[in-house]
Amino acid sequence: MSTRKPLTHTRVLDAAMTLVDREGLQSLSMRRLGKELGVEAMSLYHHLPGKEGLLDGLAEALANEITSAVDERPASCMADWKSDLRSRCLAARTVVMRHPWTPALFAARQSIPPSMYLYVDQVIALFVDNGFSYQTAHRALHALGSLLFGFAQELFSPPVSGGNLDTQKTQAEFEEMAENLPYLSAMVASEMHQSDEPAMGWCDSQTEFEFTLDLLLGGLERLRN
Amino acid sequence: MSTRKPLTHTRVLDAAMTLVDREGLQSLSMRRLGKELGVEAMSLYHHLPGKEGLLDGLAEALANEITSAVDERPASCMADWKSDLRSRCLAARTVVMRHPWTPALFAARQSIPPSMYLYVDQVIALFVDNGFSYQTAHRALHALGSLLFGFAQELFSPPVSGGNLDTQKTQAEFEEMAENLPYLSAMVASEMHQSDEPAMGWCDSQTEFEFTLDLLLGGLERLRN
DNA sequence: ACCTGAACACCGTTCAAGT
DNA sequence: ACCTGAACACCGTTCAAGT
Repeated sequence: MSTRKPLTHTRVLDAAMTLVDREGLQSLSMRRLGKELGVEAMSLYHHLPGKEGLLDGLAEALANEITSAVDERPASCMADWKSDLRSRCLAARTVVMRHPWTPALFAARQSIPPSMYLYVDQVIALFVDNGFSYQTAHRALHALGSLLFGFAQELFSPPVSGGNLDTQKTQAEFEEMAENLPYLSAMVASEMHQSDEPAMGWCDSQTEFEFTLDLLLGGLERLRN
Repeated sequence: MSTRKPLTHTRVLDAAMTLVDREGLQSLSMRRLGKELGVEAMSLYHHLPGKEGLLDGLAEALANEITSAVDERPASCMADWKSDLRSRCLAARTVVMRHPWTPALFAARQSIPPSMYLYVDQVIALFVDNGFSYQTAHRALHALGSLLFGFAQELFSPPVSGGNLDTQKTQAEFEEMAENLPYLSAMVASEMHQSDEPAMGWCDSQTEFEFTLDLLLGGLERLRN
């Protein structure tokens, strides 16, 4: 039906990206992706070295998107090392939020895509040129990397609030929980109360993220010599 | 051959745990686990509600191991809120290190096992009873959870050092890298130099972990009122 | 009550064959 | 050079059948 543009490495990866964005990482299979491109699964092997290579390509595409976002920051973000680093992390974060499958992908892969090395180098430079030791730079890199790629958005999803979608809690169960977990219940109540927009959920993960980021950056600042 | 002890929920989960510890999370399949127990895959469905339930069970088993480790700390660890919290995190960390598939599992699941709620409640109590607001407690919980379950041990695995196991770098490639990524190279060199035991790798992830942990705890301390 | 065999609809990957 | 069909060894899960 559609005129067949020939497959390419990037065309395959683009299709994989949109498929995963739409239906999640575990819907990504060679056969499914082939179908998406109007082609047999086996054709993909002419452009990618198998499933593992597909995932590597996905990680690299993500890395490229992140580095673009970092490059597109206005120069005003780079007044000093701290705001530079902060805006770098926030830029990377927006990309990760567009692709919520990022942590799962990086948990499976064990190393970072090579296209990221240049930016790692830049961040180390930022530290070292501003009075940090290489050791501190190294540790800071881990701390920030952990925050960026490991941040579990909804890990503590409401056990006491609405409950998960599938299990509607009865009033009795609700009260029993409030009794057994008084502090947790109080915390949820407190957070729900002071949020203007309760519909969007009680967890504003962007705020959480910036809180942790600033905690780390503030702590690092105190380690300069 | 072996006398058939009847299957139980916990016997199945124990077998799953040892299988995953031995061969990794992606070697865990119903059929494979059945074989491990000398039973057909379909028998497992009498004790577990399918694969998803198996993963839930695994997460719960892990949570139980963590809570035991936390409970077994000596009382001396709980002198003040900070060392109490610190030792809680370190205890949890040792369990996570025993089971390196933890981040991958939690990246797939979206919520925490219910057996953890009690300990979440305890941690919130620790914060609130020591002058923190519920809001800060909430954010701190996210920060520490992210560190514990998302910490990517070897995310920045040696691109400049030995190189990965499969791709032995030539001397020329090595030097080109050092030229393009000067800070990264210098950092690796600096870290390798000052480590007594280069065989164990240049990344001491335990030290990295404690560094980030103390950064967070130090930052939190400054937020008390 | 517990386990099984056959079956269904899926995987990733190889390989000889087509154009 | 690029794509395909058939085949192999795997998945999770259902369901009727065994004991």
